[in-house]
Amino acid sequence: VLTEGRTMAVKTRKGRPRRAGLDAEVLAATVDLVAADGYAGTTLDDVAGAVGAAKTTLYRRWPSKGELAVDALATVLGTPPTDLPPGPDGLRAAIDWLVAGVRGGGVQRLLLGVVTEAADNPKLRAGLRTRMRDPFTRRLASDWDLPRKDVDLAFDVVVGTLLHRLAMTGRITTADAKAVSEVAGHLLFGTDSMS
Amino acid sequence: VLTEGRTMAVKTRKGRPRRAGLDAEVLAATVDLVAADGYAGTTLDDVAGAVGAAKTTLYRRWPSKGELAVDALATVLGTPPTDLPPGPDGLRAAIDWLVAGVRGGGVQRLLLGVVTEAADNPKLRAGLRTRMRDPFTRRLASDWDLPRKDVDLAFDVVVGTLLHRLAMTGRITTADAKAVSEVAGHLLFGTDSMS
Amino acid sequence: VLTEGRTMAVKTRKGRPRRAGLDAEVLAATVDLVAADGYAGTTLDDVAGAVGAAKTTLYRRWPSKGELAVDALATVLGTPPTDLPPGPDGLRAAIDWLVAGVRGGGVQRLLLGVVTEAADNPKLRAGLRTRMRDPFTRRLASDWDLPRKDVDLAFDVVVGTLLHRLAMTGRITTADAKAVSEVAGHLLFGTDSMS
Amino acid sequence: VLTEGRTMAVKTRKGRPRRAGLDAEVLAATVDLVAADGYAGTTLDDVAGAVGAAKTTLYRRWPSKGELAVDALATVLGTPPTDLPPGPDGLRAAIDWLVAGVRGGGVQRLLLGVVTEAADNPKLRAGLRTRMRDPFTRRLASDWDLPRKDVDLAFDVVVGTLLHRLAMTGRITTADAKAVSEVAGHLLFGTDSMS
DNA sequence: TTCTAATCGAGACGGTACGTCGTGTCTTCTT
DNA sequence: AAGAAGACACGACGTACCGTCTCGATTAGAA
Repeated sequence: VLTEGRTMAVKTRKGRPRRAGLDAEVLAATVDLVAADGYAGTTLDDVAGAVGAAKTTLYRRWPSKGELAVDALATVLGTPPTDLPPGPDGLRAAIDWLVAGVRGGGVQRLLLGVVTEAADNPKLRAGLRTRMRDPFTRRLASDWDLPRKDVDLAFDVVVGTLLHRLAMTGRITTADAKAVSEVAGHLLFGTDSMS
Repeated sequence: VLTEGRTMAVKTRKGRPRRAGLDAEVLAATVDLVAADGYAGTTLDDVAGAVGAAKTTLYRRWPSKGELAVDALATVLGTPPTDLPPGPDGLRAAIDWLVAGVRGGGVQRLLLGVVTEAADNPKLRAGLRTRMRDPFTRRLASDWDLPRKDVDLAFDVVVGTLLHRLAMTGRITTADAKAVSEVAGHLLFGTDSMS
Repeated sequence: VLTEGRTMAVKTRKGRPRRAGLDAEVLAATVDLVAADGYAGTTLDDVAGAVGAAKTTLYRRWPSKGELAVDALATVLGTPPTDLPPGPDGLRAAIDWLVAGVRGGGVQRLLLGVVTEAADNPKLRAGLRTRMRDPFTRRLASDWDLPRKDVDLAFDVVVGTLLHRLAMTGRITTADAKAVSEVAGHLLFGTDSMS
Repeated sequence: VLTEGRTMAVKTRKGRPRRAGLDAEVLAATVDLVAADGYAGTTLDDVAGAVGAAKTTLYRRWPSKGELAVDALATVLGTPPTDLPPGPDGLRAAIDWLVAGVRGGGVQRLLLGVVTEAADNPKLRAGLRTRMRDPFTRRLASDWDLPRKDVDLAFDVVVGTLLHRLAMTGRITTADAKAVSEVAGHLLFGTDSMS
């Protein structure tokens, strides 16, 4: 399930074209509704209703609620920024982008729901890796010449810790964000380069 | 919801006594079934059937699936070891106990399920803190004179990161465990005391 | 699926007893709703709503819409009258009871729907025979000493012809009823005994 | 909806001409597929696929599944034979033609499906009368000087009874056919002219 | 030759019903 | 009082079919 493949599809396809922009509308609605009602509390009928589509239309594009959620997640966390300055500042900014992404706009509950389903579903796991973590890891590994293994770990530490804190306290505070950011910094800079 | 409080209830009550040891059986069955079928894939009917009890009996003892799961979790992760040696070795051992606990015997999927529900359920959040994290934090904070805040963070890093890795790859490897253990060590020892 | 078996069930059953009288309510609602909206136009949700039950409750008692419909039909056509006078007059009355039953109170559309499903469903066929035609045939065959084969034919002629006329003209007139009744009479009396 | 009117449409029209012979192919495929899978079990997508056409093409030619089915039915039952001998033998042959038509080549399930829809759909009812029953009735009424009302009744008895027997037993046997044929004979010959 | 228009294959779409599953509540009899 | 048993209300899931729609591509007669 590749968003690019879907939205950028060669224009010369047979049959009635898919409703333009519907994918993006659905993904946005998914993020919003899950932010408001939680992952389990969000129905595909709700999503369909929110965008004026039929449930069957959603099922034609995504094989399950989980796959849709992964896609929705990728719209928020799948594209790390490209305009990062070189050196330590850029690296810090990259980490903070991830931290802010997890905290921001109701991504938390969506992420939590997807992560839980992924544990039981290999396809979702692959989706999460490919669409969410890999882009981040690739960017950092290449731009700062870091071992991918280390960046993967930093990613999992950041996302995992923040989610767990959410589950423990109900919210992710600025202090939480700062602390996690520092832990990730240590991992990527080495033990001596953080203030 | 305290297991002790429940099972040790005033002995001299009217009526039929509660089936002895049922609590423990149920909690064990919960851990086993969730390990096998996942959290969502485990029904309360399944659990009831596994211990030869009726679903209503479970609901008399636990108000919801989530609370039962928290209780089951506490049987595995709620009691940090008491025979830890003083000094850094004991601290490392404490961390490794937690890491091993999360990895071991199918706790992973149970933990993931509970964590997800907890995000939307204050009562479960409180249960997780009280029954799982607080015992760990209290022990470490008092025995090694550490700020509770730091131990909480270490706890969340360990558990959160391992769970997230589970969601990413489907399993938690020995290498994962070692890496996470080291990160937690850094947090509690300071940047200079880990090899 | 035996109504008797269900409603007259031995009182000493375990568990919460089934809602008393619900079967009858459901069957009556089914007859009424199908009369109003047609067989295809009647949803099990509609039926459930009409009696204040949940759809799942209906599915616990009947395995499918078709089986429910057969049961509903049997409440109307499954019990030929017992107080028929002996001799030709009683036989005529029996036929007219059947004719009136098919015509009456919206049974037509229900019957038509069931008959159609039965053609593709052996279980429904058996149900129709056992619950609807057999009681009629048994009664007439024994009371008037007729070959069952002949009564079966008369039954099929009456019901089939009336339904087909319904499909042709949209309604079953009194004249239709009279004509069909006479045809059936011929079959059972022999060619010479009808005026 | 007249097949002739459609296929023989004014030859001199602009635009791309309709695919020649498609109507006949579709009707044949409809008969075959319904014979195999039943009326409800046959999708318009199935029919379209069977003849290598698009569903939209079918909907351009027939306004609904029911209308298509009526048309398909008319290809089988809409044209009583013209070479019938005069006198009772011809009449008997006409009846047997109808009986054989209903029994033959999977017409049964198609007929049953159409009849059911017709009960709720005036247009289909008119179609059935015009395209199926009227030709039969007209022929018999004129050739043997019978009241149309009587022939209509005979028609309904034959078709209705056979269909109902199908719904009761799953098949129409030779004995069924013979019995129904005799009943219809009685109706048209009078009570004394059948052996 | 170019224009115009009906038809075709293809497939997406809105809507609606189906039958299934799981949670948490309830009602009964039994211990 | 507690338990076993099972019915119950509720609500979401994912599937199937109908009939409609919107494309690009044909294929003719008309201009």
